[in-house]
Amino acid sequence: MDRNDISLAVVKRLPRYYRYLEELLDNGVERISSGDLSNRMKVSASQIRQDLNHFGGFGQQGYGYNVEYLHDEIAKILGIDHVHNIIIAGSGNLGRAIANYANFEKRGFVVKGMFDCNPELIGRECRGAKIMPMEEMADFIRDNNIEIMALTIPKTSANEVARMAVEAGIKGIWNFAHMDLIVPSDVVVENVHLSESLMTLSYNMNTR
Amino acid sequence: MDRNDISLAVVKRLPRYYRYLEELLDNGVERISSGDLSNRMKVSASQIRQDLNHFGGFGQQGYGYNVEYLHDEIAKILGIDHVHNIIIAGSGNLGRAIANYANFEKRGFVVKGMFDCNPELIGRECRGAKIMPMEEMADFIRDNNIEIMALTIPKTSANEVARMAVEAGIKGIWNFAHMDLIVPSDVVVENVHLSESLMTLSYNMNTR
DNA sequence: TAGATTGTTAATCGATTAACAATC
DNA sequence: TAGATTGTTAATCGATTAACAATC
Repeated sequence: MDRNDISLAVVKRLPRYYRYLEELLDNGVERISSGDLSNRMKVSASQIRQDLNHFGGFGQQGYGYNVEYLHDEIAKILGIDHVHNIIIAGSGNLGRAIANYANFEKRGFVVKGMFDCNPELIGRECRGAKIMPMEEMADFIRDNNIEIMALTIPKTSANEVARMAVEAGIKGIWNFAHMDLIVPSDVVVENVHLSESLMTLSYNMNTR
Repeated sequence: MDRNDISLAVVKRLPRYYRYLEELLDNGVERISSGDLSNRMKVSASQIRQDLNHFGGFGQQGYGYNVEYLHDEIAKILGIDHVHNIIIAGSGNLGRAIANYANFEKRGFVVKGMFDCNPELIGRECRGAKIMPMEEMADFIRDNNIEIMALTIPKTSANEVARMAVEAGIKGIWNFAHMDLIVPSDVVVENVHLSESLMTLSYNMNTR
């Protein structure tokens, strides 16, 4: 099966598998069966095996899965076995929260620079990344081999900044603006729509 | 159909419908057909009609949907037609970003208080909400009719704080900690796993 | 009335689960 | 070898799309 044919549902589960395997690894667990993992994760063993077999046979009959091997293979599938250079467009609380989150760096996502329109913020530092004026962003992307932009600015200018970044060569946008970005089809957008998430919470509280 | 039987897929689309209707409303659009909305949102007209009819018939043959009416009905379905009192456990950058986000208040989510373990933060204010010591949280929940807790603390103490909040009467948890919380079945948890979202972005960049 | 568009049923498509042969 | 557990096929279940009668 071609990688591009794998359903979003399967892909969305991979990071969760990765998280559980990391935890097992930290606890010194060497091997695990799909049945055992199923109990911990509250998903069916069948689904775990089915999901993994989209990408190859990582287990062994009668044994199960080697935790470290499977962990590393999923890292490769997710593309987190190598470094990704990131910039953050928008250096408000949310942008700074992302910059300060150490775990991303552990996974190979390195924040190389931050940008903002507010002159008061220019020059400050966040975990080693300097805050620069928005006008310098395009050149920075080109000069520093930046692949990913986290977009944490208000929606009014989100599409404009996205267009600028795409022109400068950005390949992926982690979008926190409350809107659907318009980008060329070869640019990947991952949305984090916090207000929609909060409304889902509200719905479920309303309904149960 | 019972509300509880409506699939997660449908529910997750409701806030996005709401967002588009709000935009139409702001632009003074009075009526819209499923076909027209379909073009804007890039989902099928059939799906829009099917989704909405889980909750009732909001349209009119030959006319379409009245934007304001549908907007308000979806607000009711989502439970955002009334105020929800929120607290934020964890007053780091992420907690403060949430507190400062004005749009949540517009939707009826009012931050009544913030909490942290760090003595340096105690007493500060964020948009009118005071930062208090974590030990005072349980009493605050009881005394101020708090329904929702945003959880923006490291995963090491996330479950402990969650347990405490649930005991004090919290009904919904907006969980930003990178773990699966253990709570009674009548407490609703909505997860925002940022690192998983970032890995999904990486996967898609790796694959396309 | 004629045209437009919904609400709803039926058909299709895809994802999950069950079952079991393969094999370590 | 016997037991365990995978990889994979087949069966089931659910979600999406298509079609069209109802009706504004």
